[in-house]
Amino acid sequence: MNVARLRYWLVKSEPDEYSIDDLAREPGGVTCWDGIRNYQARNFMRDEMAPGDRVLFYHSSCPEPGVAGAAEVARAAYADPTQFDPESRGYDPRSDAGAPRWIAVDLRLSARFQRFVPLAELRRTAGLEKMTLLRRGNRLSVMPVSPSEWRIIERLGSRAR
DNA sequence: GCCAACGTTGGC
DNA sequence: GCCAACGTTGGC
Repeated sequence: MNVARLRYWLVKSEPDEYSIDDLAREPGGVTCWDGIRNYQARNFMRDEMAPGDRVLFYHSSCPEPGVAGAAEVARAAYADPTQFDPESRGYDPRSDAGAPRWIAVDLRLSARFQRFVPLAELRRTAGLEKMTLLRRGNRLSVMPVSPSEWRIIERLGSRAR
């Protein structure tokens, strides 16, 4: 019996481009997480993300970066449609329809955090010292989170603490 | 706006 | 296969 284990992730989004409020406005709270154009991030999504996996939704490149809420993987990897759309910012003329270079997953909002958890707070929270997000020079837009890191951050994001 | 860090590209 | 140049990311 192959019992898939739940994995934990963090995805970044610039709230000016797509915020957790935008996700909340989607029908069913579901969106196609497309436009990922980094091989390491793609490989995580393609090879390891599975429906049900939990995802932290992080706001980056904004006045106050931090974790805004939680989502889950609603659909496993499929070809990112934007790579074939010349009108899209994600257009990649080198990608072949028979062997798509880039993939997307679907994400579904679980809940906005009751309390936004700023990056500065993550940096001073015990137990998060090894988080990929906090590593110097880290630019990954999709990265794994350990179960204990997930627990700590979810607790920080809930009102009752 | 600055700039460090990093990934990608392309000449050789 | 090396590596310099370039573009992008993202915190500050």
